[in-house]
Amino acid sequence: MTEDTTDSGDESLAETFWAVASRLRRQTRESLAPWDVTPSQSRALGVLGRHGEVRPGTLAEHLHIAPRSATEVVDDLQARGLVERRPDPADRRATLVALTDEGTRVSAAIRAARRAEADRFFGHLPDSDRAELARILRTLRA
Amino acid sequence: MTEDTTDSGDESLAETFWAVASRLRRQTRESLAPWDVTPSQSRALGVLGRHGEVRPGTLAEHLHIAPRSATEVVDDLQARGLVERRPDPADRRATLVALTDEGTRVSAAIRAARRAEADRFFGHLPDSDRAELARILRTLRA
DNA sequence: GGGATATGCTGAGGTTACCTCAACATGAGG
DNA sequence: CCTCATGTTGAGGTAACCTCAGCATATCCC
Repeated sequence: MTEDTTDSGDESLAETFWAVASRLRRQTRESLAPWDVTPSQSRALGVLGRHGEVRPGTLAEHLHIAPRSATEVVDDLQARGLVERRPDPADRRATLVALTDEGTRVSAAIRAARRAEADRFFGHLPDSDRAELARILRTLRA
Repeated sequence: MTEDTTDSGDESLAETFWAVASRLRRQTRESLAPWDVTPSQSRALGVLGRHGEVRPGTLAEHLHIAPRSATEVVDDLQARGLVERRPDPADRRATLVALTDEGTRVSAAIRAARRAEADRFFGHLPDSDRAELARILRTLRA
């Protein structure tokens, strides 16, 4: 058995890219473990931390998911006591989702952990490489 | 609404990385559409194209999934007539999975499409950037 | 050579993170 | 006030994984 780490032959760039992605995803997942939230929950917490109370539909837009799916994420976070739903005073069809105190704490802690973890991941790179990478990725993001 | 494309604030590198990943994933998915195979099926076809007939367990290793999950992928490909199962003459517990003629054609076509699509994605970059990106990603892959 | 143990595959059933479709309440325009 | 749009959610579905248990065969050791 030739023990080829990634089963890539040499499709190089894309292959390498995905290998890095999977390493980063794994590390991110690990760094989330202490709070027992899933990646998608943590993304939602991030949005709530940045935007304050939002409607489920708005949350969905930020997360690039369907409104129905946002309902689900909110359900889970609510079950964990990290968010609460309040009626939107401006529109009685709507609901506002807001962080609880606990949710605020967790959201902040996760944000910090995430940043530390990104530093650990990309921090091995010399500054110049980090800058180059950022620049190149930005052009690909278009 | 400030229409912030990726909902990144400035967690920059990781955020940008994932934005690129999601663009690449979408494009890959699209490029697979003509053959009506899912990404995981296409990965399996890739392994089979490169390695010839393999046992489900071996396939699982290459795909980094559990053996049981490989069974599933093989089931699907077999239902589409792209692979067939034959008994392994060397071990009567085992099964060998091999591409059918149709499977071979599809596998090759997908390989070509995949390459073309990667070129289209990364091809906009100047050669030097592509090289830099490859180099940096390789160090992160470790 | 026969019993214990390991290996290879797959049925059954579970999970996560999504999705669509339709129902229901409320809002807004003519 | 009637029609149409909007916001949320129940019901139910999907893809791609997973574990656990069962069965057949292989291997090892006495």
